[in-house]
Amino acid sequence: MQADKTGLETMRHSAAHVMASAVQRLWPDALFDIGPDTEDGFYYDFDLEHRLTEADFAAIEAEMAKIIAEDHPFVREEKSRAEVLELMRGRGQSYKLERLADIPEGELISLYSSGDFTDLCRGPHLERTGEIKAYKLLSVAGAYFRGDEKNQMMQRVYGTAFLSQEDLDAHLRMLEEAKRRDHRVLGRELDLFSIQESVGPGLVHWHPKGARIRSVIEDFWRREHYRAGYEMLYTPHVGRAGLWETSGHLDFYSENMYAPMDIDEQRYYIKPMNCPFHIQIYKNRKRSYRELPLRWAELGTVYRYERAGVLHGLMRVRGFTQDDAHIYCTEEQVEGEVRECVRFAIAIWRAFGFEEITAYLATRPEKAVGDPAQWEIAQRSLEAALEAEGIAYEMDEGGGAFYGPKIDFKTRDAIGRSWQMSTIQFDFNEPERFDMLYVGADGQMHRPYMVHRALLGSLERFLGILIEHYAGAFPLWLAPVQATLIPVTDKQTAAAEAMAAKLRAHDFRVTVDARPEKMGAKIRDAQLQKVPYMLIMGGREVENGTISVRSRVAGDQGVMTPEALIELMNAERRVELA
RNA sequence: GCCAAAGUAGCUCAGUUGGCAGAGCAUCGCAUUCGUAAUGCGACGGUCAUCGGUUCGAGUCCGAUCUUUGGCUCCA
Repeated sequence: MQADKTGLETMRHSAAHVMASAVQRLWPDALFDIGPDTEDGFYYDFDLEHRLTEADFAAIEAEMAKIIAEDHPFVREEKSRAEVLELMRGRGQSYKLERLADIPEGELISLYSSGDFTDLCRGPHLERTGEIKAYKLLSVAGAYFRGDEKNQMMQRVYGTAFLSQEDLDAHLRMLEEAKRRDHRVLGRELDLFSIQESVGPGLVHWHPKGARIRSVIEDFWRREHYRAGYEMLYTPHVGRAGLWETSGHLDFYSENMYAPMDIDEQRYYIKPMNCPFHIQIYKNRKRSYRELPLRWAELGTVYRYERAGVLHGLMRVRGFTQDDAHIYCTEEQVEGEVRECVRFAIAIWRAFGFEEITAYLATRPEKAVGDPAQWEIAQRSLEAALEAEGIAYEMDEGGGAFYGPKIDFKTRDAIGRSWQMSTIQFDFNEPERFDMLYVGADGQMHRPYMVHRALLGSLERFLGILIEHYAGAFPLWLAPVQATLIPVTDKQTAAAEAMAAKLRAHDFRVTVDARPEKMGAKIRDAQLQKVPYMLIMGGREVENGTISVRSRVAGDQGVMTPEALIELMNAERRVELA
């Protein structure tokens, strides 16, 4: 707990104490661990005989209401280690004793009491429990003591609290909104993708409409990569064990790899990463400094074993397609290449409607491979790129991988949630392991710099984020069906089909709803499918050669000529990098 | 993997102390030819996740497994 907490953080932390206090009253055998505030609420970890479920929340909240109404003061006491030890030992609070042992000798040890509940805690707290205004318990889940799976599993209760009921209501509405946007639900309703039990967990099937969106994204991605000076690669999905021994994956990554398969008495592994293959292409012949930088990109599908409990829709899967690229360059080129990567990443994000971007720069950890001087050059180039592009960033000192420093980018979606996607990572490990070289201007052999980067992360996860960001209502350029032709009666069906053909000739994705339904029903279905344009053709339109245009967001737009409609939609679907 | 909860028609869900598996929507058929968010009638649709056990009898009780959900851990 920091001393410079905001009022909201302090209040949430106090609310955690009040919740613990309520649990103590309801289940006197409860053992307490810690109860901090979090980004949007608080939690408290308990160990108690009773299995907590959401059905217990009403009772806990009622007890909290009592404690708040009793308006106990939060009393801070500074005690000696021996006194606290005795108190917690007397109460059998074994977790508190372990936490006490964490506090360095000589540091102040403080207790906070409110009513009959006393907790080892640095504070600060509110003056009185009565100051807690608006709170709600949200979920219960298991959590390891100290986050270590070798330890005892605690029962964690999550809750949230706000300074006013209005703020709490707004937050609860946001949670509802997030639920409404859930990509797993929208994915089914809009018929975009599925994950089949018969095939296996974490393995994604793209249905025609989801595949359409993905292919639009891929086409855009390729176009922009070619424009930015990249070349495309395609590489195999499996490779011999020796490759993965050389790369180091079998040493450092094997717990994430699918089990090997034996083919013609040779052992093969399905790829968890694309880089070793790209390196093989690099090494296929001798390279000169004249051909650097090489910018090689691949939409490479990889498979990684993820523990069963972590899978989640499209966000966390076992088979996914990285928008991977590797840049091989000279030392002189490093800074410019990194800066281009940063610029490119941000431009791509903006094209998909993400504006707010923050970066995290992770530097050399204790244990690392590679020349410290090269780390220095790499880190400086990353920092310079962020400065030059004016991106807000935080330093994560020592947070880099053992093989190189990196920048991770996070962006916020339409309802303020933060997602990590792009990453730019130096690699001082693989060029060494694979003995990558190029001939310099001096005629000597040199080791190239290698940068891994992904902009969208994985297409599966990115689609999941996009679905939630747009709540399934994709902008025209991404919408799998851009317009539905709606004949008012079946007398107009032929004309609607002809109009659909005309629009398809202009590369628009259109369908005709020729069902014997009333127009209102067809409009309703198109709205629910979040189709951007509904193009209604009745007797009047067919006679006048016009179309009645209804927009998904703005409703009836009146009639226009086909040419005017094409012009309108052409302007709307255009997407260019800034 | 661990803690907890869940799994009934394509979807959302009902199913009483163990006693004939249901509804709405979707789908299909017939009728309706309709002007900016749901036309009417009818039909089809189930190994109640899977396997085993208890019982005269299991959707319901018990066990194991699979999958999902909320977290922990990890991460694109």
